[in-house]
Amino acid sequence: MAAPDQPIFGALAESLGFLLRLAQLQAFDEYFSAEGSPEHGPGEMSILLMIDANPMIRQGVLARALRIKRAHMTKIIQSFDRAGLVQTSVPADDRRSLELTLTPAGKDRLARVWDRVSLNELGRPGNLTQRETDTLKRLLRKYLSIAAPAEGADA
Amino acid sequence: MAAPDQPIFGALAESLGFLLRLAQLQAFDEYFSAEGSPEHGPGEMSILLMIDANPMIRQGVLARALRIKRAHMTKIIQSFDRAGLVQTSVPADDRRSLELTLTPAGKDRLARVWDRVSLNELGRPGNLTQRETDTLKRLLRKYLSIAAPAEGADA
DNA sequence: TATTGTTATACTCTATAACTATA
DNA sequence: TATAGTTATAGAGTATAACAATA
Repeated sequence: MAAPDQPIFGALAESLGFLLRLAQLQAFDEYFSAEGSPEHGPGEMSILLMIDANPMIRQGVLARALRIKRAHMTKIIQSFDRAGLVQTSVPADDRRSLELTLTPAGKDRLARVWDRVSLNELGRPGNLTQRETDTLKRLLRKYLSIAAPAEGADA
Repeated sequence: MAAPDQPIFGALAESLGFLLRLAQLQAFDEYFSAEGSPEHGPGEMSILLMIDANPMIRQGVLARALRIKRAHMTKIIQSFDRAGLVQTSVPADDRRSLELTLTPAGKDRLARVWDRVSLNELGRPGNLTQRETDTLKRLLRKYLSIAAPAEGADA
């Protein structure tokens, strides 16, 4: 049983968790392939996208939705705030909370980075046909209990 | 446009990369939910599983297959070696390389941890039916260019 | 009492480059 | 020259606990 250069994946190939792990790594390899070092990593990108889609979102809601720990979220939001990308406000009905909204500069930054990223990604969904890609996304949304995007929504 | 507790995912819901990212986070949440702190994280688990399925696998082949950087792989393998979980050997045909094989202790460790993990995972594939789960895994394997496991293979 | 955000700490993982020994 | 593994370093991400303000 000499080791081939293409190893056998064995139990990994039947494990949803590990398939998702490997697929995610491959996706982000392809994602940021062209660019050297992108301005924002996947975590920060997802935060900007969520604030854009949900103005005045509360920091805790955001953290739960993206499965980012509150302590980590604080540091990221503070850096966004220092960079002038987000505007924060304290809601009157709960003065412990923080509401987050993108500034015009934040929207610009997002548009610029996301445009580059989404073009990369949409260009090549691995080895899948368009139909398979759609099915894959649909099943992932169902797995995550995430609603399908609106008709005609931008990717 | 007040922020609801269930935010809108917007562009994220159409991005394969971000769906994979969120799904992976959810999968490992469910994975290691019952246990407090598992003995091995996802990265280390995947390495043990791959060595188990590919005795005498070379360290570099392993690193490429799992998309783990060589420098990081070195540290993990060294810790496995110190813990007596893997046995290393230098192949005659290329004395730069390292061949890795699980020791009996390594196999025991893997069996014990994996059994707990795979039971957790197989118990609940999110909100998907069995058929949807199978389709999802099949599409992920195709996306990754990974061969389907052998018939009747253990999960 | 519980929750929101914060601070601090530690650990894992990643990214990079330089080094060695082999090829 | 190129490759396999190593070493060292820095940074990103994560996990945890304790704390202040507020509910």
